[in-house]
Amino acid sequence: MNAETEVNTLFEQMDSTFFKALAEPVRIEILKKLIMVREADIHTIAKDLPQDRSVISRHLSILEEAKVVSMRKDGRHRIYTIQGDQFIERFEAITQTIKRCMALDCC
Amino acid sequence: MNAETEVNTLFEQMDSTFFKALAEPVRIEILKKLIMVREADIHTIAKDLPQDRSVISRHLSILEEAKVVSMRKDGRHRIYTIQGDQFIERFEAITQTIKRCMALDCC
DNA sequence: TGCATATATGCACATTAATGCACTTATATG
DNA sequence: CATATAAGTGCATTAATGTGCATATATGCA
Repeated sequence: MNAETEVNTLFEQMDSTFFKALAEPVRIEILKKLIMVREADIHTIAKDLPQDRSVISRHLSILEEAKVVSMRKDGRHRIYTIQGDQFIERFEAITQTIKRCMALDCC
Repeated sequence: MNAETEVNTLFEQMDSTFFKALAEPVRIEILKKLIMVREADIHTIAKDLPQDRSVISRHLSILEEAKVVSMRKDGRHRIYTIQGDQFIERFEAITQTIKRCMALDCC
């Protein structure tokens, strides 16, 4: 793989959707909570946060869009879970690609 | 280390300054460029980007603030470099903490 | 000193994003 | 069916951020 291709791979992995999802304090709070309780519905997640439930609902959609969390329906509840493995894999993949890019002799 | 402490560690590592710096398409473009050329002054970085030089200058300040790049003065130039090692270490540290958090038995 | 180059900064403007409220939709249960 | 609960949606407001231009500052060089 040449330097250009390698860097483009990194670029795809580092699309801002993923980082944008993680760049919001409230969304980090939500993640923190989900890491501790494994899974929860919106009502539960929003309970200890100052924001309105609708706001939390939208934040969760953004996190889902970014594939950081996943959701399953359970009756009238939406149960959210951290996409632990994928989340970790994503970080590892980015780390590996940066490493390769930094090791390239492209100039 | 208990679950709460562990999660708080993750929370500190995942402070939004770092992710915010990476959550901007133009800043990712700048990083991509810096990864390829190792180091460059603002003029060079801005040359192929549509934004005004002043805009690029500000983006670089944000990246520097987030410790993603570092800067040294060379005459009237400001030479920016990717903080490669620190950048990688940061990703690795976050990966490790997420792993530990996911492995916790906290509920 | 005078002038060119490199970058920073103040400012106004446009865009994007977060927020809360009211309301709707969906589902469960009496 | 009526009612309660869970969550999504439209909308207006506000805050944050990106942007470019004009201008200021800093440095190098003739």
